[in-house]
Amino acid sequence: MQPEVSDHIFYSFLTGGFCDSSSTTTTTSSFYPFAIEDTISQDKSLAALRNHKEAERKRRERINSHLNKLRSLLSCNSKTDKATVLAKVVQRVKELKQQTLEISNETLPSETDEISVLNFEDCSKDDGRIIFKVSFCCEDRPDLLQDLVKILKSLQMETVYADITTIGGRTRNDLVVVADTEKHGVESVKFLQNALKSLLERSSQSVVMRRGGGGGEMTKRRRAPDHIIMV
Amino acid sequence: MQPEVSDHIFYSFLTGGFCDSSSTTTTTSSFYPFAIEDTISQDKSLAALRNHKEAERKRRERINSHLNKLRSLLSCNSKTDKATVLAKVVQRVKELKQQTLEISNETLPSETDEISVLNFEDCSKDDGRIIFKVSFCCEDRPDLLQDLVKILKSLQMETVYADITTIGGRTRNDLVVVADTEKHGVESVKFLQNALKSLLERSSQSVVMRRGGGGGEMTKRRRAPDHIIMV
DNA sequence: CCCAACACGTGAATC
DNA sequence: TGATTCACGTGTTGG
Repeated sequence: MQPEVSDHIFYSFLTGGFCDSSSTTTTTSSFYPFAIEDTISQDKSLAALRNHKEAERKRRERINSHLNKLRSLLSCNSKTDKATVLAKVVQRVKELKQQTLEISNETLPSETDEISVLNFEDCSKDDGRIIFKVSFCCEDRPDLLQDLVKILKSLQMETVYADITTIGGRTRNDLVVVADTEKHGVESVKFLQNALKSLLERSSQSVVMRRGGGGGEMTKRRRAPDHIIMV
Repeated sequence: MQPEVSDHIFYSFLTGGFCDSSSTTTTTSSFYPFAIEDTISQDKSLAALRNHKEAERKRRERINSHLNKLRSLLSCNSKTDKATVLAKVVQRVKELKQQTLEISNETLPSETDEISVLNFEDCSKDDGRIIFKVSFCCEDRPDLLQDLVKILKSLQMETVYADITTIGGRTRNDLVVVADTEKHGVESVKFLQNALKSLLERSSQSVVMRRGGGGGEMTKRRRAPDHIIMV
C-alpha cells in the first residue's frame, strides 16, 4: 500500500536535518547530515522506529479486535462506526446496571407493610379475563401462604405468576392473578385489596416466636404498623 | 505544542513537489512548485486539509468521550488502557447476554415433567437447618399450589423463597425450603422427592378442561408422561 | 534507556 | 465534489 521505509528515511532526514535541533541523533557532535559517524546511531534509531511502528500496529490490532468482538456481540454490521459501536455499548452497560439495581430494589421485602393492586385495564379485557398485578410486603408467618391461597380461591382468581421472597422475618409477594369478567366487575379490585388488608392485619396480630434464623440475633417483635400503605 | 501550519506546508510541499506524481494540485499544468497559478488551488487544498484535521480531531474526541463513559461505568481508573477497557466491556456484555439467556431458560416451564431436589449440604448445616433447592415443572391445575403448601407443611419445612411461573397450562415452581436437623436427617431428601412425585402424578391424572387462555387455541390435553425426570 | 500507550496529522477509500 | 471514516507512521510522555 504505502511506502514503508523510504519515506521514513526521507522524513526523519528532514526533521532531523532541517527543521529542529531535537535531532534523532544524540551522541554525535557533527553538524553534517549523513556524516560517517552518524550512520551507526542512524541504524539504531531506524531499528527503534521499526520496533515502534510494529508495536503501534499491534496495539491497533488489539483495540480493533475487541471492537470487532463488540460488533458481533451487539449484532451490528461489521461496517458500523467505531463511535457508534461504543455508543451502543455504553447504552447496553447502562441497561445492565439499571437491571441489577431494579432487581435488588424490587425483589427484596420492604421494611414497612405495603399492598399494591394494579388492574391491567388496557391488557386484553375482551377475552373475558381481568389481569391483576398484586404485590405486598409484610411480616412472615407460617400460614401466610396458605391463607393467601385460600383468599384467591374464594375470590375465584387464578394465580398465573408468583414470586415470594422471605428474608429476615419479612416476606415479599409479587403475584399476577387473573379473574373472569363473568364473575367479576370493576369492584373486584376493592375485594382483592380488602382481602389482602385483612391478611396483613392478621399477620401483624399474630405474635410468633421464631428461632433465630438468618442473622442469628433474636430481633424484637416489630410492632404492628398503624396503617398499611395501599397503592 | 506542535507546529500547526508551518510543518504542514513544508510536508505537503515535499510530498507534492518531490516524492510522487499524485500531487495536491490537479488543474494546473505548470511543473514549477509555488508557481503563481498554483497559489489558488494551494489555498483551497490547504483549507481542505485544515477542515480534515479538524474533523479528525472531532472524531477522536467522540470516540474517547465514549471510552471515558465506559471507564466510569466499569468503575475503573481513568488511566486504564483503551484495550483493557474494551476487553472488560466485552466481558460485561457477554455476562449480560448469558444472564438474559439463563432467565429465559431457567424461568420458563419445560415441556416435560421434571423434579429436582438439591441438598445444600455445604451451606451452614451447623446452625441446625438444612436448605433444599426444589424445582419442578408439570401440568398446571387449580389446587396444585395448595397441595404443595400442605406437603411442605406436613414435612415441617418452611418456604424461604418461591418462584412460580404458569404459562400455557404448564407451571414451573422453584422453591428454597429449610428444614430442622432436629426433625430431619439425610433421608428427608427422599421424603421430599417422593412427596413431589406423588404431587406431579396427581397432576397428570386429573384431567382439566381449561378455557383457552394465553395463545387462544384449545390445545389437546398432553398425555401423562411415562416417567418423571428426577434430578 | 526502552517500552508501552497516547494524540496527532496525513493519505486513501467510501459514499 | 465534499464529507466522513479508517489505518498508518510519527512525536511524545510516563513508568
